[in-house]
Amino acid sequence: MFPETIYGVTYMVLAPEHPFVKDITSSLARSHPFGLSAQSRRLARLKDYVERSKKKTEQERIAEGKEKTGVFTGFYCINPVNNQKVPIWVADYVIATYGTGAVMGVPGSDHRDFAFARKYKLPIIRVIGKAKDDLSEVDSEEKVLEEGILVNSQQFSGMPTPNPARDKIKDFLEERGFGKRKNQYHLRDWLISRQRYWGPPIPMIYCEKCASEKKGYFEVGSEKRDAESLNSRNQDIKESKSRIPHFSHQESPMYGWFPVPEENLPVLLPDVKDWRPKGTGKSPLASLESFVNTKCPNCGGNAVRETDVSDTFLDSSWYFLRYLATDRNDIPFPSLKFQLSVLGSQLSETGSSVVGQSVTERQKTDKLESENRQQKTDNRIKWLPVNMYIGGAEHSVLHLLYVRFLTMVFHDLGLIDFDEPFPRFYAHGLLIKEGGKMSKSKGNVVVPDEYIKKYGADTLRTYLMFLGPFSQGGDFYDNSISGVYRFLGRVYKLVSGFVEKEHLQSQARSAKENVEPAGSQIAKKVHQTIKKVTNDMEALRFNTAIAAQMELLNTFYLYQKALKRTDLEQMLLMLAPFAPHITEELWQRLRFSVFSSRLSVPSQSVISQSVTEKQKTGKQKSENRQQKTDNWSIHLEPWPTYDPKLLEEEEVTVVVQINGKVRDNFKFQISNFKFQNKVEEEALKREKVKKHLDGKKIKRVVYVAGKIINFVVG
RNA sequence: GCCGGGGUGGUGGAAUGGUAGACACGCAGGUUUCAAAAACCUGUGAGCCUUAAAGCUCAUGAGAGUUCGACUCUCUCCCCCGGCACCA
Repeated sequence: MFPETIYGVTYMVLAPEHPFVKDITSSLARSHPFGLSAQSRRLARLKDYVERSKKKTEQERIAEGKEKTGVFTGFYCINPVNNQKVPIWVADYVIATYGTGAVMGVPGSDHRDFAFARKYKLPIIRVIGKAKDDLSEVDSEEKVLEEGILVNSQQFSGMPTPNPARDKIKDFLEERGFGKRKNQYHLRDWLISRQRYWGPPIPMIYCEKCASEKKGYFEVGSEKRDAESLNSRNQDIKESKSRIPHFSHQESPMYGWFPVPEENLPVLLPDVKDWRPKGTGKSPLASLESFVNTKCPNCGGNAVRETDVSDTFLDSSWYFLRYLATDRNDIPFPSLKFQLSVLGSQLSETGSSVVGQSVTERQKTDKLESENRQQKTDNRIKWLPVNMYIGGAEHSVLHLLYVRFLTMVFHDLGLIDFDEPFPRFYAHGLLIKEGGKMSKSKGNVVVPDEYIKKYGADTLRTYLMFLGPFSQGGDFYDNSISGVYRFLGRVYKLVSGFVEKEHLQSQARSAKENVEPAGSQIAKKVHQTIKKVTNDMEALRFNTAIAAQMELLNTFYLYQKALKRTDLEQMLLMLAPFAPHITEELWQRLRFSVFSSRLSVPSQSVISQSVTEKQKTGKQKSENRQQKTDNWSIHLEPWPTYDPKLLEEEEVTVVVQINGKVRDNFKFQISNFKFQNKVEEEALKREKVKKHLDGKKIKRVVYVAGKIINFVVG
């Protein structure tokens, strides 16, 4: 319970595994070795309860759900704030490894505690009321209040909770030395070892001899390590040692254990013929003697390796850092601490990919490259933290908890300068098949290969984005995939047709005269679409981004004769993220037709233009500079931009409502839409409007400029 | 139990408080074809009325509220999906 409720404590609960419980049982056993006294019966009950709890797995305990069980120990403790005697219970709803494993029970202000107190007839005190004089009895679940005004709490009575009461009471407890503020992270003990083959071996060595001499990494050579105490990592290890929980009855579990010396890292996963688990409870590596047997880093005698590998959860908790340095084997990820060595080694490398350049050019390039690299290295760190994590909702608890944990550890070690890996988490929807979550065991999975075979990868990819809002997922048994297939087919046909027509130049020009009005229609639609698609992409609204592009294509077909090359290029650029292959092909063909139809090498103009544009938009990546003539990928082009001037309409459609019901609409010159009187005049001329207003008195007119005029009549 | 996301045509889904149903699928009719597939064109929320055109009414899970106007905002309720570690 929260500290502000401390005056409402009527019992304490210990987890069955709590060390005090053992102390209590042995103390009871000592004082009552024989006999059938009440005390010894209690002892028997307590022992029985603890034994049964320990046999249950954590899962079972949780699965048993809301029904709380517990036993009284016969012992009491004193609540320091009011010197009240408080009974101590043992109950398995308290988790030993979380926090202290001991919890105060405040049945007046906690629903679970209330249920427990009711069941075992423990007293219930109201400490949070609706108002400062609310001393009503807490005799039903609904009367339990977790927030409100403190009552029955001595000098704190009358304070609102949670704050300021919580802080005031914390201060009070600290001043009196009753307790200390402490962050309690919601991370349970996390077992990272797995008895499997696939995974990174845990680089630890166990020496029987050293163990028998009670020596381990923490015991030997610590003087030496202390001498190097400037090394902050060893400092950290020393600190962590002090954090290993020591219960009075426990020996250090670490005798005989040593980490593999740094120069022998990494311990690689050995090749084996049979990697399947043996069912022995041990890792498959355990049966590989050449792997297992090694020398003790401490005494040099025979020793064995740890054969468990680490959990994939551990690896997946920092892979996003690794992505930024996949070209490097000497560092795990770009980091503040690694940065110096990164720069040094990179500058000494030479750019060997450039051929056929003059010496000066080459030198220039080299200089440019190393500058770029230097910049690239810096930027790599700047790229972090990740802007947005897109994942399933199921990631939002476990995976992200672990990632955040590791990130905070790296931050504390000074490796990175941020402690939250993903400032923004976006939960995408779940793709449903036949009304339920896909699972291999249910057999209701979508096999992409079948769809790729039938429709192609572009179609499947685009369809997945089109079938519903990204944040909500959708059901896959919809057949509209054929609509996307048709759409891409129509894109292909249109661009191919255009390219072919361009070959017959005369034909391409002949259509020119009647094309002007259609041309402006097209331009308007193109720019409206760019605007919409850009916004939609930013907001991850892929389904409507595609719908807008379908509309654009429909417009293109409508005014087919007036189409220009740039119209098609803009369309392909927008479509490229969805259908990367088909757009790439069509892009190349559009560019190729420039060459063949104009019979010159020029592209130069085209390309240099696109380079300037890139620089203008600032989107060009320095590493792309080389891609002059040999790389025309659409995927290296900048995203299209729209011209706001081209978005403007000459006319607006004004909707006429009468009492909020749509009755008519008419076009109005955009130059006049600001003048309500003109719009009103025009509206009142309309036959339909007259009819509906006939004989009624206009009480009010609401005009939303350029959109709606609403007559309120009596 | 707690947390999160939803509920709109026959279907998937669109709609900064301003013409509900964009864009697709499906279906119906047509063009093309020896025929079919493919492609293309037209229509398509429900109901009423009409020869037709037009028109009217009802519709966004249910019910209230705010507003000139509500799929959208507020409240109450129902249902569906997903997640969950009794975290004190």
